[in-house]
Amino acid sequence: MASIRRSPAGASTAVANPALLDGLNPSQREAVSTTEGPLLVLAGAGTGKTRVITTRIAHLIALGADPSAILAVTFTNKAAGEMRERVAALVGERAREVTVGTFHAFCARVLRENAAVLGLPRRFTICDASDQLSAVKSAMRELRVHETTMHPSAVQARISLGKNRMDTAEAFLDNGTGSRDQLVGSVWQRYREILARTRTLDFDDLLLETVRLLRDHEPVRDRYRARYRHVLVDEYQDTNHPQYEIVRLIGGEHRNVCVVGDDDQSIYGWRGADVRKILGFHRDFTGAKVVRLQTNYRSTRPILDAANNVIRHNASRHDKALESARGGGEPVHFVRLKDETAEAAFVVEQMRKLLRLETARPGDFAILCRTQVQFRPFEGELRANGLPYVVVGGMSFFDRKEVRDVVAFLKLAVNPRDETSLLRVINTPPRGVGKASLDRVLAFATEQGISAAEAFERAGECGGLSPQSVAGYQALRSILETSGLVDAGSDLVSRLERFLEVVGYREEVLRLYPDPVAREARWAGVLEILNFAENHVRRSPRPSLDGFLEELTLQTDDGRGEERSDRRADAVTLMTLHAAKGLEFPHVFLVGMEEGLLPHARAVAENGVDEERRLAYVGITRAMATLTMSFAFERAKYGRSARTVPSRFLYEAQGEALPAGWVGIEQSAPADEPAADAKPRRGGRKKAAPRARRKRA
DNA sequence: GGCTATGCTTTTTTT
DNA sequence: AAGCATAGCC
Repeated sequence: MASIRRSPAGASTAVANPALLDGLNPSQREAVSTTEGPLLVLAGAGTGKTRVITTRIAHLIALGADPSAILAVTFTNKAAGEMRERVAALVGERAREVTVGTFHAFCARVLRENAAVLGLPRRFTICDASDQLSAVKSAMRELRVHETTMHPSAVQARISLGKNRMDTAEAFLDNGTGSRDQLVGSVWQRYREILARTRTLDFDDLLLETVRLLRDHEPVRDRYRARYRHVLVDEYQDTNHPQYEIVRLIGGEHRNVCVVGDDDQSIYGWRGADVRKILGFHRDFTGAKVVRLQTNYRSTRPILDAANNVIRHNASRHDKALESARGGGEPVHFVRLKDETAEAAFVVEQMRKLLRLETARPGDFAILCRTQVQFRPFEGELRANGLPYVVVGGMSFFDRKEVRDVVAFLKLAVNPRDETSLLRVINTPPRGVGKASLDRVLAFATEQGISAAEAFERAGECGGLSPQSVAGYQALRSILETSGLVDAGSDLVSRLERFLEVVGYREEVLRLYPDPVAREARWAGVLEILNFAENHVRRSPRPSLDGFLEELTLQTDDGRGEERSDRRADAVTLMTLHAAKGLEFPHVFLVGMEEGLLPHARAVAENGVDEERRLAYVGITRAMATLTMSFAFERAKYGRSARTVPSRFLYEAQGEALPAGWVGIEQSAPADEPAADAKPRRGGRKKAAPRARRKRA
């Protein structure tokens, strides 16, 4: 493609569509018009990041780049959707040729295209975090590790984190210090076997296998390098090691790599994201140009003052500060309430005040919480006052039992060896497969190193199975095979409907939920899946059960199409801080500003306070016009109420020193120790908790 | 095998 | 407070 003349900031580089650069400030313009070579855009909150990325893509195309040579990866489906939309608004039809997607979706596609090269099965299932947990439990069961030894979710977290750091099970076994690492290592190995024999990849594998593909297979690598001449990465501060490798493998040669992000908004370290990637970009890509976007168009000055005040307490970061393009405004409100109920009442009362004055609509408000358990009192209060609200990042649609059931059926139809799914629905509706038989089958499967499905198939050798359980398995199998679910050809939605009919899921829902309200709600979940299927058929060029399933699995976030944004349009938004990143609201309530909650005790114990501070920073910078930070004097936890300590971030936000004698969350025991003595201790000066005692069964 | 009652634990965040 | 696992009963 034509090389592009470097020109001083501000000068338009080409004839094509100069209007693209209009209305950009000098830094934004520089970012957009730097079209070749490595580029790091440090985009503070509210500085027009998305605009810069989308304009840059449009600009590339305007200058003659082939849209299909552009790869833009994002972190969430929502961001991908938004990017696609906005690029389309700028360049029209040709936007469709640009590859836009999340890392995971992109990798899934690459792996399907190259399954053979890697020796992966043609059809593999993708398992999400909760399937992953089931598989870890299976692994532990097979190894006869009791769940009280180490919590399965803790094992799963360690395995996943290990993968994200590109560690291996063997490294854990060899270099691990202590019995926990040994345990994780061996569970990990067994877990890997389970996934292999059930032809399953977890989320982390999608990335890792892609790295392996691109690293070890030169022709494939060259193909992708040749194809994608421009690589853009959004939210680069959230990049983990495998993602970084993928970027380097595809873009490291031509070096047309543009990464955009904000180290101050790195909040996924717990999941393997590595801030050092953005801190060291200029070292990884020598000669990289760095552009800082610091003019904030979102918030008033008092809000930005609070944000800057908080974040400057973090030591290791790219130096920068937000400047307000909006200027003055209301001071930040700091409020102390009696307890979480009072806090909810206060927040809703404030909202109603503004609503009465008609200076705001419900959609202008957001309540931001550190954890989901904090939602409850707010939901109650909002409902009591008749205010419409949406919960984002709560229990996902895909976590609902009926949805998981249906998805399990589908996965099983596509991949008979998918053990997690089989175990989930083998007896749904009840078909005589009880625990005893299941235990036998699983023991046999373990012993033979085969999947549970294969063990069922070889029931004769297994022994000790009740006849009805074998019959039950076969009944399910035959329904899956004969219902026409996997037949291509006829339309997907009616195949699904027919399948649900034949398998008797409707009656099962009716049976399980005698209460008509619950019944309706559950069945609505099933209908929603059919809805999704319809959408898939409509949108996808080549609709298929496989494709639909993949979409369902990778679509674990809340992004659920137009319907939800309509609802959000005029409803109060209740969400976690993590879910809030990238959004903005005129009026923000940052609630539960207490030591232990924000900063969260457990997070601090694991990774220190910096990431919690960034979380606070993210919360503060969501606010456009008003920001209220509140905390409760006492708060119920596990049912019991206890005194709280105001968050250090409250002091920082006001530029104050911590008061004399202030005691924050104390250093607690290493997070992966069982919290045997979780009793709140008085006078938090003691350093180490007594060695956790192990529960005996 | 299936269902209910009881007792115990507790995941922070999500692709 | 609530969900989940286990035990125990039909």
